[in-house]
Amino acid sequence: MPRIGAERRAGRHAEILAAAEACFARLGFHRATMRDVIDEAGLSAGCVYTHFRSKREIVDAIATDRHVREEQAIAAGDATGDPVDALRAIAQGFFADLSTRRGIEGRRLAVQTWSEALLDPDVLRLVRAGVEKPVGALAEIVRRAQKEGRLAPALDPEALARAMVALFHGFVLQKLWDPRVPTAPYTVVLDAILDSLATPCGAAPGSRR
Amino acid sequence: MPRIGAERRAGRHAEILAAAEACFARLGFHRATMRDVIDEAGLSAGCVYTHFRSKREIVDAIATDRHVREEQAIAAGDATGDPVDALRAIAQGFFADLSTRRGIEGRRLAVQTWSEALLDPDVLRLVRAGVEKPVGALAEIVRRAQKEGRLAPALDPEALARAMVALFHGFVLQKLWDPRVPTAPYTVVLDAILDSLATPCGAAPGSRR
Amino acid sequence: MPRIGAERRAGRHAEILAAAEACFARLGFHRATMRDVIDEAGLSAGCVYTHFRSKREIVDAIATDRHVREEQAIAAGDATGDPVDALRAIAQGFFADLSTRRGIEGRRLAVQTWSEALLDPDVLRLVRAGVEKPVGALAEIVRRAQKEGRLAPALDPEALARAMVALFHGFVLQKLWDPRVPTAPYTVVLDAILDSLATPCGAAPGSRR
Amino acid sequence: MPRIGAERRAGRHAEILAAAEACFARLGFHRATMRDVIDEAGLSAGCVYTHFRSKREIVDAIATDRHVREEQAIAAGDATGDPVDALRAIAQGFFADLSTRRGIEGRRLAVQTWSEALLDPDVLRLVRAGVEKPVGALAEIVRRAQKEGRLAPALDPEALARAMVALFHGFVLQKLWDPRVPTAPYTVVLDAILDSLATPCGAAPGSRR
DNA sequence: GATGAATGAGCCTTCATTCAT
DNA sequence: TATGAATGAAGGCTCATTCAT
Repeated sequence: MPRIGAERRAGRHAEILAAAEACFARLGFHRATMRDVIDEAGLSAGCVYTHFRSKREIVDAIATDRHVREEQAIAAGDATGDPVDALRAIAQGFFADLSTRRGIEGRRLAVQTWSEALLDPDVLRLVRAGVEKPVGALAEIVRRAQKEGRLAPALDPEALARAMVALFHGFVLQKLWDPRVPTAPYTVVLDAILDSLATPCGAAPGSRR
Repeated sequence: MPRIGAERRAGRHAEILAAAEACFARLGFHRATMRDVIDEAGLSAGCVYTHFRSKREIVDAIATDRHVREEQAIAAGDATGDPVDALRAIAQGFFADLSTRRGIEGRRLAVQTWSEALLDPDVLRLVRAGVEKPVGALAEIVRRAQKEGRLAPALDPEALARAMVALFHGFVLQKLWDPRVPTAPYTVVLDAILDSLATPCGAAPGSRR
Repeated sequence: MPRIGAERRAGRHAEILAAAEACFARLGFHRATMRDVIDEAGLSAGCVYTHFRSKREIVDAIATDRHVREEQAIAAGDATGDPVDALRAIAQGFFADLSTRRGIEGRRLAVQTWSEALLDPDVLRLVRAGVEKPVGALAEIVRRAQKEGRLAPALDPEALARAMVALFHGFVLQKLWDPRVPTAPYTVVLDAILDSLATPCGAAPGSRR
Repeated sequence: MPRIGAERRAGRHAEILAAAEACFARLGFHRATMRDVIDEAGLSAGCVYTHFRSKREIVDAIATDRHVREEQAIAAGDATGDPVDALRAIAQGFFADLSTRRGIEGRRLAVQTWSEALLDPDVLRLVRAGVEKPVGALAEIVRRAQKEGRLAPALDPEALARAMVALFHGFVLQKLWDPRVPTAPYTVVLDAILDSLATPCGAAPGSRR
């Protein structure tokens, strides 16, 4: 059996994907040519085409990849303690990540994907899945919070979850458009929102932490 | 004498822009070819190129256009009454617009612009301007609300403004990815946030309106 | 009868030709566009096309023009005195003209014509005519000089004439390629040649080798 | 390993250049389209463009080529014997070449270059270099001839050299405009000139005027 | 006649993809 | 499998020319 071959094959596969990711992030899906990807990977055209049937297939592979990672990011915060704290932790984790150079730069590709989703059904499917998963997870936490009486029961859990994701997405855009936008005050606002939403409004709103 | 000429010229200009907008929204800036635009406009290549020097120039013209409209949309809500009501009105106006087919479809192009901004400095400038303006306006209202004691003075006005804009942008994305996402519960959430933020937390939060 | 119309028509004709000449000299026949010519003439496209059926026709008209002027330049030197002096006068007149800024710059177009003649039978005909005429005139003078015993009878008059014209053409090229090439020493050389050719020099001039 | 590749590459390079040369000679730089060149080479567009970045680059390559060959043609005659004989040999070699069908036809392209030089600084540089070299070589021989007392010392060596080159160029034009122009009598004239210039002629050669 | 907006064939070039070695 | 030369279908853009006003 081509045991070593399989490994090497997987290695090449990942190499190409990494190269493509770099090119796509830098130049966009459309501006980046297969030549760019091939050169970045340090391979030959033919070699790349034995791993991926087309440029399209690479784009799809990357979009899939991305959505997997996104899920993990949210899942990571899915603690089992106090649900409001969990939400806060997720939000803070998110903003902390975006404050990193790596964190924000790594989203360039995601934004490409977002707009590509409007033009390409396959990418759309991937992006949708990448949104539904976190939304579902967050909604689940909200639901738990409501059951525990930590959040107003009148709020639609999914809507709140979607609002959080929208806020994240919107902030990714702003941060990418202008890296100088500060993260800190932003976190404060989000915290305040969670606070005021969580407080039955009798307890001191600032008593968190 | 050049009166009719100038009018006709402007008319063609607008026609071409409209055609291009349609094509770009449908196919994206990159997939849409000049042929597409030309055919959509029902003109000849040469004619189009007497109005715009290049495809690029058309893209820029559209991006500029879009940012002008965006400004107007926000400015429209800039009432002079109660600041918190003003914010609520702006938000509701926004979501109401997005609930329209025209409203949401009209943003496809905007999203293209958002990701293009990451790849093209010219577009970036336009998009930035299109964000700064509304952010500034909203921040101003927030500041007024704080002065009038309607909003917690600890919140960074600009951060809150940015959060609102981020929410808007994020929701545009979600709605475009899946038109079935309902608008109503979303509005409720936003309202709740504004409510809880506005209420010094002693008055009944639900007593608005 | 459209008497005034005819005059105006001729005026326009000349204007267009002048504009075209300027453009062609500056940009070459191929690089110069009808737009260039039209703008330079300060007219409209339609107007120019009522005077000339095509760009081609303008090129031809200019080439014809040019060959007429060339003939005149040589004819001017066609004195009736001493034939060798006549040749010398013609040569000196030629070089004197080329030393002028106007003289040399005015030949740019001619050079265009020279190479265009290799690609376009119509232009070729014109250029040929523009060469045969001066060659004939010069040969005639040489013949007269030989009859008067001023020039070696063994020389082919036409060949000598062609040599002179070749020298002229070649010098136009050199001067146009590099305006710094001095004219004076060049004239001296030509003079020396005519001198030595004219002097019977004791030995028979044809007795070489 | 890249041995064969390099050879093949060079071969293609030459093939394309040859095809382009043929097209340019036949149609001129401007009339000849890349399609013409591509078809003449029997290749595909893409292939040609892996060897040359643009049409322009091909033109430049050809112009460079040409000037190299021109240098060699002159250098070939640069014997070390009697300088006047050397000059005569060079001239005769030149005319002999022009009498060949290959010789004259091969200059069509050169003439294109001559007029293109007036419109394109890059080509101008090449053409200038292609003239300066032979002029320098010829002037050197003339200088030697003067030192050996074979040529009148009053003549400017460079001017004489330029005159010879001008004569060559001018003759190329005439021969190309009309292949029937005989070469022989022309050679006779040139010989006569060199003769009479070389002969001290009893009287001092500088005693004219 | 004059105008200049409009035409559309065609040019140069790119780039995803293939295939002989 | 890996290579990279070769392919060829477009794509963006130009420009000589026409024609309704």
